[in-house]
Amino acid sequence: MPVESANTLTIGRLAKAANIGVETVRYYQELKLLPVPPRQGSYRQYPLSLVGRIRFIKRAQDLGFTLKEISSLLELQDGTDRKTIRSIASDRIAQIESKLLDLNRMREVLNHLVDECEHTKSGSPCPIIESLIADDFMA
Amino acid sequence: MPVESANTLTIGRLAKAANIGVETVRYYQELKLLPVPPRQGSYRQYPLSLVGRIRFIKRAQDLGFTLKEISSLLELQDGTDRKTIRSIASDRIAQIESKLLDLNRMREVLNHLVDECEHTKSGSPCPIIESLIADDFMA
DNA sequence: CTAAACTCTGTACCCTACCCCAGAGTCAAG
DNA sequence: CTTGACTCTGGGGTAGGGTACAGAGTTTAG
Repeated sequence: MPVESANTLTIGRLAKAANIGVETVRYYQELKLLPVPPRQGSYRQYPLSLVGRIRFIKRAQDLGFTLKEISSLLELQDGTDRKTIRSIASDRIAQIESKLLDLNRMREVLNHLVDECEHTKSGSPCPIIESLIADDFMA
Repeated sequence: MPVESANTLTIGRLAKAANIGVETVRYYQELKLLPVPPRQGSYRQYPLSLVGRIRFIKRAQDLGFTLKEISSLLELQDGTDRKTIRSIASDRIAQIESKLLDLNRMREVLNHLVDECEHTKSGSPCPIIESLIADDFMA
């Protein structure tokens, strides 16, 4: 008689609590981002702590990490080898910094173009379009 | 007798000139990013101007526009509707800025964690891992 | 007790931005 | 005039991140 205990959830409730679909939970299990918990009766019982784990995954995703990258962070859960853990974390930091540079560059270029577009005559072609056509743009 | 005229190219030469694959040219045609020029004989003849158009696409991609967004930009190529063009560019800037904020936050969190990991006892669990497990991490 | 709502497994499909292949026809250099 | 490089159409596959559905079994609320 598999009853949902105080600190476990069925897959549907877990999904709802974490604001994702049931299928997504299963997909994450395939990718080993989430454990496949044991059954209590015929249905599996998911520990409440997985809600937090899913939120982490979602936040990391929002920040541009791929599921594969997230998986490498999650794999360190045994947590003993601090040096390795730090080195992976440092890699992520470096990655983030490089992305920050890219995005800043993009933003500057676009800001400049919008600005120019606003301050030049409207009879002439828009500088945003012009710059995309020009051969030497962002060379 | 389909001969390549002074200002047209075969698809292969166009692709080469624009530094993309023949298949990519065809893909862009499907997406209406490039026209399907008429045949002269049995092969299609691509105007030289398409080289510039492809470069436009590639540069816009570098700025993080999707092909769909680029297609909407190309529709504005006459460049007269500056307001629409600016609004597309501004949307992109806003997108970029929100991503910049997120990434900065993530970087700070990770930096902090690496720092803590270095300065706490190595018998205890690594704070980086701890934080991944915690429900309130990066809340 | 029954019917709705859920779970299980497995497969199949969506999008994006491509890449690769086959087979048939065509073109151009040597 | 042959042969190798190209073009055409049409199909398939890739990775990444999912969503949808089918059919069978299970649970739970009324």
